[in-house]
This record gives sequence, C-alpha cells and structure tokens, in this order.
Amino acid sequence: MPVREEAEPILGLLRAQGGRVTTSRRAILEAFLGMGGHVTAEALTTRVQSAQPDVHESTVYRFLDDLERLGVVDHVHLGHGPAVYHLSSDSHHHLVCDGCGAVVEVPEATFAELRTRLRDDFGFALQPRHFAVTGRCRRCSEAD
Amino acid sequence: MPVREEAEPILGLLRAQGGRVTTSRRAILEAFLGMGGHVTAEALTTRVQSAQPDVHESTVYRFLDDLERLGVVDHVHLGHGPAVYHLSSDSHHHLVCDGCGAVVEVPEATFAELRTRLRDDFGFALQPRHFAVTGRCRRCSEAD
DNA sequence: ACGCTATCGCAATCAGCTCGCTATAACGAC
DNA sequence: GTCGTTATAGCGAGCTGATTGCGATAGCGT
Repeated sequence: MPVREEAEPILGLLRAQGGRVTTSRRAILEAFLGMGGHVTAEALTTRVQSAQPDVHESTVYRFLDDLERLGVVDHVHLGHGPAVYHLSSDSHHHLVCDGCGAVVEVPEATFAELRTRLRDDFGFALQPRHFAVTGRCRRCSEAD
Repeated sequence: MPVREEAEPILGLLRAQGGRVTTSRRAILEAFLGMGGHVTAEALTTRVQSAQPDVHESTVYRFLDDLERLGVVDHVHLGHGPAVYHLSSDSHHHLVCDGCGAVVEVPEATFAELRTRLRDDFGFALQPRHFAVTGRCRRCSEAD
C-alpha cells in the first residue's frame, strides 16, 4: 500500500516541528491520502469514523489546519458549500461552474498573461489558489 | 436628494412585476442607495433599523434577493465573511487581497485574454463576477 | 517509569444566511 | 371609498460550515 509510504515522511515532519503523532492523526492522514484529490472535511471525518468511530469532527479540522501550516495540504473554496482539501504538491487552479458545480483543473500557465497584466497595471499579485475562479462550463453555457 | 429619484423607477419595476411597494421595502432601498458602493446585508439592516427599528434582517435578505432577481443589484463574495451587494449597473470585477482584505476594482477588459483562452481551451465561459479573484495587494506582496 | 504538555473528545458557540408561520397591509376591482 | 385577495412582514427557529473552551488523556523526551 503506497499510502503508508506517503504518510511516514509527513508524520516525521510533524514530529520534527514538536508535534505529536497520535492514533487519531495517523488515521486522519491515512484516510486523507487514501481518498485522493479534493476532499471535504466532512467526507474525511465520515471516512475516518468508519475505522475510528470517536475521532471528532473538530479534531479533523484542527489537524487539517496543522497540515496546512506544515505546507502539506491546501484548502480551496470552490464556491458555496464546504472547502475542499488537497495535497499542496498537487498544485493547480480551479474553475468552477456555478450552474452545475463541475470543477475543471487548469495549469497555472493559463493565468500567466493575466498575472503579468495585474502586476503591471495594479501592483496586484494574482493568487487564485485559495478561491476558485467561477463561470459556466461548456454544457451549462450551451444550455443558456 | 438624488436618492429618491433613483428609487422610484426601481419601485416601478417592482410593481410592474406584481410586487408590492411597502414602507419596509422603500426604507431598505433608500438606505441601500444612500450608502453607495459595496454594502453587506448586516450593515444595510443596521442602517435601515436606525430609521425603522423593526425591519427584520430576514426582510432585508428577502428584498435584496428580489432586487437581484429584477436585475437591479448583484452580490459578490469577496472571500471569507459576508457577501457585499452593489448596483448591477455599476459592473466591474473585484480583486481581493487575502492579506489585508483590500478590494481593487478592475474593468472587465482586464480579463479579456483569459476569457478567450478559457473558452478556446476548456469551453469554459469565465464569469468572475460572483466570486472575487484573490491575491495580494502591492503593500502585502512587498511585505512578504 | 515519570512528568510535562500537546492533543483529544465533547459540547457549546459562532457567522451568515434561510425558512415556516400567521397577522397585516397593498393594491385591483367595484 | 371599501372590500377581498394575496403578497409580504416580523418573529423565531433552524441550517450549514466551522471554531473554541474545557478538563481528561496520552505522546514522547528524560
């Protein structure tokens, strides 16, 4: 199981910062790695609880927060509704359809021209990672 | 007072759709027009209540919703925290600094190249009006 | 094996918003 | 005018998503 291999260096990093590796944290991290991609805190909690029933939601939020501070994960707001978490090594931008909620992942390079323009014209350093960019997907814009 | 003049055609539009012009609605609309720019529902409620103390928050939300359906206002999420409402005739995009929360308004044309690229490459019709685009303002990116 | 303290589970609380209910009041018809 | 219909108001409860304060527990360095 490659999940286990991914988990250990992260737990090592945590320990190196003076953090403690608990059974709850191990369970949360392994569940997270096992789910892959974009995960809500609620979905992760449910999954963890199927193995460890009394790991509490707040523990999941707090640990995800810690992982974010360690630079291991990022969370993104895809519009209304809960934030999703993903490995920060898997970096990309998100387009979200506000018709159907579909998520399109696009490479950072797509935003290069806009980034230059915003920097030059407004002194603004574009960083659309924490909030998705919204619009309409192909299907929904055809339906309009 | 130019506010009154702006309010009447909107109330006329409302009436034309079978809506009723009540004293609460009049008060909300006039307060909104009197505040100008980006207004949160909470700030608007407080302002309305200084004149009409028992206009309820939920009435403000419902009426803002109606005005949005009539095409008079739009609401935008500038990041975390409450949404802000503005006249839809005053259309522009929003850049928000996630360091200090500063809001920069930019003309739609700024996004023209990105819009074309997203349409051509991903079939995605960019519409970054309902959620702001995030990044770091000049001051915060210099501080980094 | 001990002790310091980070972390846990838990419930309460938060913000921002939405909804269901009943009394009221707008507006069209007469 | 005034009357009847029905849209709307005020009120409180309820919703989702997330955060916090607390004492009890359990990691882990010594």
